[in-house]
Amino acid sequence: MSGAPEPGYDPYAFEPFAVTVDLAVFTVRGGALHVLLIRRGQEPFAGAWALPGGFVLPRESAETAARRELAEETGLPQQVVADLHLEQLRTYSEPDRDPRMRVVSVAFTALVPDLPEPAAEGGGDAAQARWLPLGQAPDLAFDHAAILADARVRIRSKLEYTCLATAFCPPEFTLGELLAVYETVWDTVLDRPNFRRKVLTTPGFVEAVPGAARLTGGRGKPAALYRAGPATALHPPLLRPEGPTR
Amino acid sequence: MSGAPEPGYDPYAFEPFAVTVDLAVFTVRGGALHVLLIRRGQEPFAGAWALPGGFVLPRESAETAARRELAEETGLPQQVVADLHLEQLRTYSEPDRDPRMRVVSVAFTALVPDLPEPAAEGGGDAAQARWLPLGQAPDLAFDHAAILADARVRIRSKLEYTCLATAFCPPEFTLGELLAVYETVWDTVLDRPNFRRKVLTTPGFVEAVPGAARLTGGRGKPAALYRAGPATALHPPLLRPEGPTR
DNA sequence: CCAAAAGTGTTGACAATACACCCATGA
DNA sequence: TCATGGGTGTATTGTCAACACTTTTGG
Repeated sequence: MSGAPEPGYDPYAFEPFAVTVDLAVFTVRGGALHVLLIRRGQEPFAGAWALPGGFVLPRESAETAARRELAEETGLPQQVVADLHLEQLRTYSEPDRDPRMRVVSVAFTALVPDLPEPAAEGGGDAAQARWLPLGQAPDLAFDHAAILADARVRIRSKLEYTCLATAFCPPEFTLGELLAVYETVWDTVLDRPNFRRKVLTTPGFVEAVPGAARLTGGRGKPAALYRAGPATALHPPLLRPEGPTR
Repeated sequence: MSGAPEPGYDPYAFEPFAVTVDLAVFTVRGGALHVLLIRRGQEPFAGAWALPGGFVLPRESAETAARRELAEETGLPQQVVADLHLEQLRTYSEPDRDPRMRVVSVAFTALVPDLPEPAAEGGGDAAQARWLPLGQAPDLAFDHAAILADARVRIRSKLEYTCLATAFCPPEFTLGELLAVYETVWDTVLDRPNFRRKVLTTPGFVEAVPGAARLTGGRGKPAALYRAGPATALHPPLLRPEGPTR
């Protein structure tokens, strides 16, 4: 931004750029990683699935726009959207990525717990918003398939060296649920006792909830409940096995 | 980008956004981390130091624009700019970050070896480009101080789990030079024998150069020469000590 | 009683540290 | 011959993976 082409640079001299945001919002559901997609109602790519997102308004930052669009386009509860931890993935700026005009898009990722019956069919703008498993994701509009692939790579590696996995869990969760998050996202199997030790000995990763224990699916010993701790980084990291996936 | 406000969205309906790039280019010089800055020749912030960068042209991607601006504004050799490994840091989009108009900026980081007598005073556009040590960096224009701080955090952690440190070194380098990169960027002291083992036993981090050995500063045993290997990730990571800095 | 899931204990392989020591060179 | 930086060896320490085993629930 430092060197304007001309001293009296005219904002309208060039073909204008539009700036948009796109969101890759993930959740873990039934042993599979899901992403929140919407069905496009208009051209281009009418009828195709796409990542939620939209134009940044003149007085918004990209992050503000991301929250607004997420609330408008998907049926996610206001509280969820407001508290959401949004992380910039990267910005996509290839000249022809949108057939209409020059569009530069700032992509974000976010992780949410498995919501009771989420997003889908929210009122208003939410023409159609659905959680779809990554395995059977349809073709996506624009370059959204590439964005989604980048986002997936990012969150897989983020689980290694941050405490972000708790974002996939409800406010109170068992270590079994947390383990399932890792196994689902990494598509691997971890040793339960070792995982448990690693999580509990990392200061600030999780903290025990004073209240009583809870039963999981019914069977088995009731598990203790934990909350996400104050830590954000994971030092040393929790490395994923590099062997065969699952 | 999915949900245009109106079906027949008019590209000129809104106040246009300008899209720029900013570059945080680092090098290691004389035991200190340096960043490449330019002196602004025009308002706003005329006379202030700033990160190199500028407007993205209508048919450019952000990365293409970054290379072009870097070549134009600094005296960096064409070959260096062409081969440079550019990495997106993040995009800065606060509404008032530029007093002139709405400017969204895509920030990049890059690492280069200590060039003989670098950038400074290159011909043409390069009004004034200089390497300045991070310790005594002046106030920067716009929000560039924040961008620079973010970039510094990023490269410090990147050294832990990638092989990027070799980008600070010339094509052929000694392990002592590589060690100095880590010690400088992390502002810490590492155990030389252990560092050596770690680097050499990580497959693809560095590879020996068949030719003979070279003397370093004059004194001491001549060191063997190495090249950067094909690996990009560092598994397991090379963790920086968390103790007191240096 | 059995299956299933939570949770504890123990062991061995391996990796990282700390540090002693030798080598080759310039002055 | 001494200071300096390159390079090797080794003991200790700590961490992690593997796996046997106990505990507590539902059916």
